[in-house]
Amino acid sequence: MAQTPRYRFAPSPTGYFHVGGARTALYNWILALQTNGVFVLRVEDTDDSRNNPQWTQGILDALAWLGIDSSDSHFEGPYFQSANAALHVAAAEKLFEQGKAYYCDLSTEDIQKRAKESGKQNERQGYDGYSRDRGLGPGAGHVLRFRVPEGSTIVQDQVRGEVVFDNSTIEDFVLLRSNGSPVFLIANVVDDITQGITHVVRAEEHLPNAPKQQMIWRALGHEPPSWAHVPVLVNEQRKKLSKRRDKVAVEQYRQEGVLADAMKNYLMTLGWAPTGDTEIVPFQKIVSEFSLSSVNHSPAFFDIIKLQSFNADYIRAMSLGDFIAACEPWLLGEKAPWLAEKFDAKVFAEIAPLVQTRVQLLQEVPSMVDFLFCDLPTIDDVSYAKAFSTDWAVPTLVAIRDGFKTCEWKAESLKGVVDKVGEQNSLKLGKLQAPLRVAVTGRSVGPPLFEPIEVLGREVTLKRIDAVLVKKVS
RNA sequence: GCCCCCAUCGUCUAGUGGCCUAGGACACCACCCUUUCAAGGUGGCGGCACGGGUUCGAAUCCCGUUGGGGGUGCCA
Repeated sequence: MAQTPRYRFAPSPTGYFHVGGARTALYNWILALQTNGVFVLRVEDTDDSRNNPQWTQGILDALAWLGIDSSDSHFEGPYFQSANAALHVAAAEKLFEQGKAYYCDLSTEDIQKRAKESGKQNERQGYDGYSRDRGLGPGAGHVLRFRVPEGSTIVQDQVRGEVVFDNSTIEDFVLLRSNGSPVFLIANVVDDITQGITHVVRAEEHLPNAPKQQMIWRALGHEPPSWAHVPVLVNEQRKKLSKRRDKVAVEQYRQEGVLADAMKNYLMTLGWAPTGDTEIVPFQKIVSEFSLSSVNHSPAFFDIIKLQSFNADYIRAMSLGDFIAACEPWLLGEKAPWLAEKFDAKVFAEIAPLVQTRVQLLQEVPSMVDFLFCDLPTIDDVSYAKAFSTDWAVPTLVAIRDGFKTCEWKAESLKGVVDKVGEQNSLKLGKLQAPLRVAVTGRSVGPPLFEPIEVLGREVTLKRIDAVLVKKVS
């Protein structure tokens, strides 16, 4: 009987959780779902200098947002690497006892100096194996290094196939720092072994670590896992997405009103594509179709414009009720640009269908409806200048106002009033409505005009028109 | 420098030797629809990096060149 596949995602909490990490997590998650395996979450929190509990919580929240959390039986963890430090050290010491690792007292400066003096940098890279046979034991200032064997190391990668590394190009890397603490290379492997990980799926930047880690697995007496190194995500400069330079925080996209489903779907089209002629597909289809062997080998550009397009698609596909519910965080509370008591859910519900086809991000919703919940709209200067640049703007607006005073207060009738003024002045509705729109909404673009005007009511509408006419005169 | 990975429209991709005068999506442009803006519809622009092979036949296989990327820490 084949053992249950155990995948893992091992982020380090050193900053906002980023989209590249989200994609790697998604890969592992989908694979676990697909094989009825396990997704192990392990937080690699061993870098005290950069660690922060806040980041850990951010990772947990973001994963949960994407639907990856303990409410699903395939999820296991989170484990914290820092809790296993003793195991890491013990494993390293075992390697020392077996002669598979040795201590060295050279400092980083010493190593650089030796490398420079020898002139050759291709052998054992920076470190030349100086202490291999000096028989040093542990001690102050001593690091433990892995004794890289002769020969070559073949990494079987599910994305890239066979990748061969000549061991002579791999230096005797550090296992234990001079302060006795284990480094990533061994901590990661020991945790994978103790957690029974069978499949390591991670970003390509780890490919050079694979031969080293594979050697550790074997030295520790275990068969290495199945490896898969997926291409990295890059920015427009084709550089690996970086936390400091690029907009990469999953949380930030979430706050702007990107839907989790849209984010998941978009992320999965980077380096891979579902069958059929559309990339926008249900997550279930992705789960059933995804395979590592069909993942592309080259880096993919994280295109925010396309993400937004996906998001707009997902927004339009929502039921009206779901859309209204999804808008809530931007309508109520601090994010809303109006006074809480001014907001009227019923009014919003009426205009919501008109808003739904017009936003790409949920955060754009308030600006489409704010004129309904403010006393007087804030007039956008550019829109105003443009709308009132013609000599007919004021007279026609006055005529419209007069018509509004007495007409039936229904969208069709209101439109009728404006149509009539248009006929009298030989102006098309498209042009004629501009000054009215600016007066009522403050902007030159927005949802269809007459429905909101009906909702606003006669008194408020006339007040706004008058306010703009006064502004024009002054 | 050294090691490794990669190479289809601007971008994300389909394509696994004949179905390819290379398909879709985003972006862009035009037109239609239209109450501005969207949405929707129709159409357009635009690509197999280059050079050698292999083969009856290559975007697909091999080699080289060029170009990108990743790594090269007592970070993870």
